[in-house]
Amino acid sequence: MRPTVHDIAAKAGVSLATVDRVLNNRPGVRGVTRDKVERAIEALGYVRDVAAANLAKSRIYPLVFILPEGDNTFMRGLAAEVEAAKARSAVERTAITVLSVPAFDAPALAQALEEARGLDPAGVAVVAIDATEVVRAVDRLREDGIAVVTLVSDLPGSSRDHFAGVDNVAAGRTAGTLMGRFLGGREGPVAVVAGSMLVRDHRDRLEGFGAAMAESAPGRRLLPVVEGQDDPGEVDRLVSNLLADHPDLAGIYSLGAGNRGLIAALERTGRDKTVCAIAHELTPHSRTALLSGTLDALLNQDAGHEVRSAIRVLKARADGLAVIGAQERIRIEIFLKDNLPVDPA
Amino acid sequence: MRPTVHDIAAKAGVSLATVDRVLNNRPGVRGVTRDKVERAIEALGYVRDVAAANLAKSRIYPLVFILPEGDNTFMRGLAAEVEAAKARSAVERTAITVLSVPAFDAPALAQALEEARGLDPAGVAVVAIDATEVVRAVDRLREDGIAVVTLVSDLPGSSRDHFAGVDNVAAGRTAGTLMGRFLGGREGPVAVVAGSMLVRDHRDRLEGFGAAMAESAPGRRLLPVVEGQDDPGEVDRLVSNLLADHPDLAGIYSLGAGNRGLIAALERTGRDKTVCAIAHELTPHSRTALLSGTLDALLNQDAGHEVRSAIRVLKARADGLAVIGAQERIRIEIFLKDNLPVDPA
DNA sequence: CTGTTAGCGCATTCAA
DNA sequence: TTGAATGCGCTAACAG
Repeated sequence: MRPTVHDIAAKAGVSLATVDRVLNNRPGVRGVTRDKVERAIEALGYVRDVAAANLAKSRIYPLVFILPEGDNTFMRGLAAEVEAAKARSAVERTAITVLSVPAFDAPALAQALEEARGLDPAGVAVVAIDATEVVRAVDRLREDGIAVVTLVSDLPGSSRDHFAGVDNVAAGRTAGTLMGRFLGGREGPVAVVAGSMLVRDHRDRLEGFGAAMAESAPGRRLLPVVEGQDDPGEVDRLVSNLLADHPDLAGIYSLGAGNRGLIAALERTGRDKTVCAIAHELTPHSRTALLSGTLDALLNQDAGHEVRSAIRVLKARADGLAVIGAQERIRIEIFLKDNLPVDPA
Repeated sequence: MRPTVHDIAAKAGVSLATVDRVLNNRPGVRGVTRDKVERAIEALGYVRDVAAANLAKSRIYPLVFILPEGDNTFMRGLAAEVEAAKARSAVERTAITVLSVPAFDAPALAQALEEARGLDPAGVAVVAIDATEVVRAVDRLREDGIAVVTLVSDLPGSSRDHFAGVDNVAAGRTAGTLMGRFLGGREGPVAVVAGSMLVRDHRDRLEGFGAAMAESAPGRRLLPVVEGQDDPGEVDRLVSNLLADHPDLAGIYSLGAGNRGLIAALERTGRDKTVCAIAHELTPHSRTALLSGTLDALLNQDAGHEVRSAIRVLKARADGLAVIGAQERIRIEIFLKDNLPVDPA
């Protein structure tokens, strides 16, 4: 059996309460006593039973998630994952509040962060927009001792505790290398469709894509990036224009959301088999398009993993505990038609 | 607060012990009483606090892992993950025993399964070999009420509870599609190096690869598969011969382990940049080779995830609980030089 | 068949 | 500054 607080108390010749004080370094223990206890802890190789501790504390963690509104499937999937986490609240001892804000609207986001602060939660997870007012709002939360994790899109200039998302420069590079190799010697320019250059993840992906294309396909012409606001209708319109303007278009990299529009435009114009299309996020639509060949590859971040990771990190930070970095690293997944997970995700 | 056993007892007008009997459907409760309690459970929406239950039970799960010996890095990594799980034993309430057996040796494996049975564990995780004597040994464990999970390589004909590994037909298909697209119009045959056709995972990968190549690159010549026993030295020898015999070799798919040999042969002969090489499993060697360009793509299964999943399933099965399918699904990861995880894995 | 009671490992009053 | 006692939600002897 592993040692318990009783063993420590016995070995150190003190009471349970004193052991507890040392363990949770609470005040009111003499230096010598503390030393005695710490030696006993060391000698016995004690590790606290977190489950029992939580049981005794019956602690719950009030958490706030701030998510963008909008019509795109990825964000809806993310929201669904937060709902799923809410359903696990009893088990995970969390109490989750969700705040919705208009997409790509920095003032609204800053205001939502203030609202979250008013709720006095243990932690806040937020899909960030890269703006100074948002940075300030996040920093204020931190000053109040509230843990903050950015979700999907990061906010590097802020004092956020952690980023639960993928390395988007690397994601863009991956897309670039795939595009370069899939096109091979084929002629023609490549287009890039983004959601908005306001969010960090889109800027990072663009940067990575450009760099990798330059390496794996030097001389290939990249068209100026267009921004579709992650809105399917807008993306459809933009892609249709691109296809009309460039009859020799060889490839499209869609680095944001709203892929329903991309897919619709490609299929409507009959260019779905000739243009190499690489997009982000596995949704029912993109899955179908990958299977039919309209999309050639899909990069994905596991929204469920991101939400679960954000919760783990927030809880740990709220308790002042360290997190295991490796477990919280979100992978960039690559899907071809052959390695799609079987469940409709 | 969520309802507890006390609430149920009060509502149903019975004692704690009776509630517990119903909850864990133990015998010795009259039908009417049982009904009363069940109605109360239903009405209150009770969900058991697993942590508290485990604390009260102070149950531990004796588990046995049976792993193949051998010089390849993947299996050593798997063993390391099992060791890591062992280090978490106190927290996860497990007691893990590891049994090593010679690789690709069915009789030895069957014997190890018998040995495991003698240890009377709650569950056994085994890297399977597809042979009737192994099937029989697994079935015997199951008859004794011991949970069995196959790890990495499956045993479809047996009564194992679960397979903790990837869909290897899909993995092979993925490799085939990548190979076809990376080669494009380039001439020349493609070689396949396996470990042994005795294990299911290698047979499955070969099948998938052949099918996908036929689709994405019809007419491309596939050389007869060679078997390197997952041994770096043997693989080196075989690949060197292939390279010598086929000056026009366009690609190599290494579907087993022992990639150090593959990499060495390619680099020694200076064919590393001209031959498109796709292999399995991320190791320090394969990572370096991917970054240098000797390997063009890497398929991977997360050994850590597989081990953790096997343990979760084994524990759940030992308790007669259901598992959440989605969480236990092991993904086929694709790595290019651009999306490698940063930690040396 | 049912109920009482005493823990599991830890945190937290309240006294001393 | 320290200790004794009680309870978190659940299980398991042991009585009745």
